[in-house]
Amino acid sequence: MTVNDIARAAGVSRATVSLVLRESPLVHADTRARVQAELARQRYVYNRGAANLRRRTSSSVALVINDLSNPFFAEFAAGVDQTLAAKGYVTLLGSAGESPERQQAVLASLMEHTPAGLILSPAEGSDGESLRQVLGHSNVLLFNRAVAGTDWDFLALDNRHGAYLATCHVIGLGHRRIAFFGGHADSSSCQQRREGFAQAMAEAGLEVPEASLIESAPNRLEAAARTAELFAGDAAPTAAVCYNDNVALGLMLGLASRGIRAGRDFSITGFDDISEAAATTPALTTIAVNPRERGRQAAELLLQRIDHPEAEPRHTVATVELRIRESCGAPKRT
Amino acid sequence: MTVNDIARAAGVSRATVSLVLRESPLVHADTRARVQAELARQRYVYNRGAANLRRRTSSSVALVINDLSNPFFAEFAAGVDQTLAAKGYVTLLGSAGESPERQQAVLASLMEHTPAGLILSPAEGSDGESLRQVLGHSNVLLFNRAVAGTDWDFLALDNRHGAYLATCHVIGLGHRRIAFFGGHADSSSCQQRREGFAQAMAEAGLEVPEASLIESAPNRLEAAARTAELFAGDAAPTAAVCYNDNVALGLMLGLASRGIRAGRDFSITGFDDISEAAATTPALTTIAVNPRERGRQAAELLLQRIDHPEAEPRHTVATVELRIRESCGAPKRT
DNA sequence: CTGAAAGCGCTTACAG
DNA sequence: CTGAAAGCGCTTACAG
Repeated sequence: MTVNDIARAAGVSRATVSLVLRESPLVHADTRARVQAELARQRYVYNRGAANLRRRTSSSVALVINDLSNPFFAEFAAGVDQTLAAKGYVTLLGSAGESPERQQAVLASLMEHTPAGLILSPAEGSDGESLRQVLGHSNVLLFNRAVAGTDWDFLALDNRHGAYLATCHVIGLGHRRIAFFGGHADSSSCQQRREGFAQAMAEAGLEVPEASLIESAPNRLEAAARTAELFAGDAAPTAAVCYNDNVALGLMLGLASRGIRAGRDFSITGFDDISEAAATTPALTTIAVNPRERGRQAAELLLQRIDHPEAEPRHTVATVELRIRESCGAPKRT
Repeated sequence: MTVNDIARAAGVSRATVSLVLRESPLVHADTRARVQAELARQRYVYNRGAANLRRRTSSSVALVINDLSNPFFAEFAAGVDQTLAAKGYVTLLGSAGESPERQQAVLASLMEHTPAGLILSPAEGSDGESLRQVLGHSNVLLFNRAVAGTDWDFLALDNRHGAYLATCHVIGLGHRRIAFFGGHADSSSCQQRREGFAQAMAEAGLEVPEASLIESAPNRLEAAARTAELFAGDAAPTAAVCYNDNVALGLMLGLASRGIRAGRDFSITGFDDISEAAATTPALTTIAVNPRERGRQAAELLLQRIDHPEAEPRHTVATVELRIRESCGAPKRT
């Protein structure tokens, strides 16, 4: 089961077996055939860990996702794994459950397996200094969320442009009083989406009163609970650009329970294009980010980084696109 | 950066550093403190691969999923990873994309990383002999699909009972002509679900005409396309127990395009309780299998196997439960 | 309680 | 073209 056994059975040295394994042209065709026959006969399985130790290489890449049960990140992970596998890397999976503390522990554990690089979708509230300490000089690609005080490669979604597109669409339908609904105002992705929103509103000469910016944790339940805030003032909005699809779906529930029909009485857009977006009634107009393709892209970027550890850090912005569905209609004439 | 560096700096031998790392009580408290200080100062990171090589142990478990972008399996993977991480194992991820050939390649690659065990959700059409060849004497747990000619541990969903529960519910509402819709008749999970369906029908004294068993690939598109087959005969069914949620969702689309209202004109049940099931209109009555909990369970079972490699193979059946929603109503009086 | 030595399974100069 | 030797970073009997 080791090169030794094969060498002995084939009547050659370990070195020769190793050369055959690594497909070196140095070994005679006859010898190679004999060794390969023996390899097959004994069902030899290569110990890549031992080889990596000796060669001081690595054939693994760590992938740390804040929440794997989120379909968006699951698709992303599938894309990452697909590209890595095609290049001969194995994916070391880590899940941080949106907790910076757990994330530190997971990263520390993964680092002990000497990954060639690491793709990290950071938990909200990640601390740059802590991350740098645990990751040292590893090849790192950040996805989705920037972390202050770090200068690793970064693959960002075009949050600003996505929200801009959604907002322009809503304005184009004739809405004038539009809210930005959901997200934590101190998260970078929320800030960027609000910027895109503000830009579109400004370009259309529309005001953004303070009350039309409503925060909510990015989940359905809290979004539904905050629906009332939309209608607290006297000039209630007729549409909302939502932080993401989950928030939009929660808002739909909140509207329904007040007898307001999404897509008819009130227009909604989301962000992400999760699979439910197409399945709800009305289907959700949203910004598609193609998480699987983003996963492939992230893996490609990291592989480039692994090949060129000294290159300048790169900031890549992934394109997003508007997906128009029924949740977003023209305002009612009153 | 290695035990050598720490030993030199702390004025002890490598052996002593190793003992400190492994928390041996043999080393004097003062020495230990000195070594630990040095460990922290140099930000030493343990090379678990080297340790595993020397100790002939493994700290990884491979997880091979036929399709990670399926939310059901993504949840499952999250559960597996959570439990494995808590026990100090790292998850090696593999995705087979429902292709037995790719699955073989992925498994062969993962085996080179000497996992302590392997959790496999086999692709449809997996061959037992091929799997045995590539997996050798590894500790293996199969999930969801049995593979003929293997005797590894197996965690099954209670397909039969789930379909039985769904069918009894539909019968209880007053339906008499009920179809079983979707799935490949030669897959074991479809066979088992059909058995549960047949049992419930038999217990209620209802017939199952050949035409009421309709096959379809387990995806939305093909299910929608096969809707017509339900209504081909003269005594069309008033309800369908579907192979899974995706099929049920596809059927809903097919019905809608014919002007038939799910939950009012026609009753539907699914299987899996994917997140869309609660979001569609009407919401889908289905069988919940709690994939995250199943993932934890799978990891526990594999860890037991790793601790007792010689124990008898175990076949575990996970409970499922009926989740009643609006897609399943009483038949219309005619 | 601490250190010198051997070895896990592999690879890679270096001789021949 | 092939083999003997050294070494990757760790651990573990075995002496002392």
